[in-house]
Amino acid sequence: MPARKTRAAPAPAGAWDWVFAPRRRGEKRYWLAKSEPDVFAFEDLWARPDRTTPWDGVRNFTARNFLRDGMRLGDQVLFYHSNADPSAIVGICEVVREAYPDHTAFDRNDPHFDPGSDPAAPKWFMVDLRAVRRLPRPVTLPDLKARKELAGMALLRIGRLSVTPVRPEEWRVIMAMGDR
DNA sequence: GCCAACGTTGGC
DNA sequence: GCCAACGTTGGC
Repeated sequence: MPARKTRAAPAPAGAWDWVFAPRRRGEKRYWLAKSEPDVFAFEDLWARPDRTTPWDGVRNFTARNFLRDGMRLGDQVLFYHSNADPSAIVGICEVVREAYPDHTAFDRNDPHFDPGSDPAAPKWFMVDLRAVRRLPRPVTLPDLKARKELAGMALLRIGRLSVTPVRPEEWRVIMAMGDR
């Protein structure tokens, strides 16, 4: 019998419904946003005026839906360095402006130009994120993988997405790891 | 509508 | 640098 590679079962349909469920009054939700530090590091965000940046260039429908339909003002966002040594959650941001059209999609000279996005019917969106604080101890990808409480984390399940949801329980575990 | 080819992401 | 995991594209 040939060795068969085991693979985590794909997330069932509706697995991320909770992300879009109605909120209790004042409920805050949690997210993770990825960036390659060579391109845009947490330190770069920290150096921006008001420590704020538009989170542009998201060109994946699932990530867009999380960003456009899920993220709300005041939500907390883990800032993750991907393709880094080590890849790690290094800081915390918050959503300071909810989704609005990503104008870089309209710009022929922008690397994220998408002729399929029309200003009259924008296809891609962005939010504004403001850096809140650096994590005292970055939480690396191996750290995350080592915690069984985090096995269901979207980052580990659908890791390519630039924006993923984080459950409150996952947020608490990660804060206990890095925010001290 | 199917599916092969191709491109991207990002861990390793 | 390699490759797994997908998403997208386009021929049919």
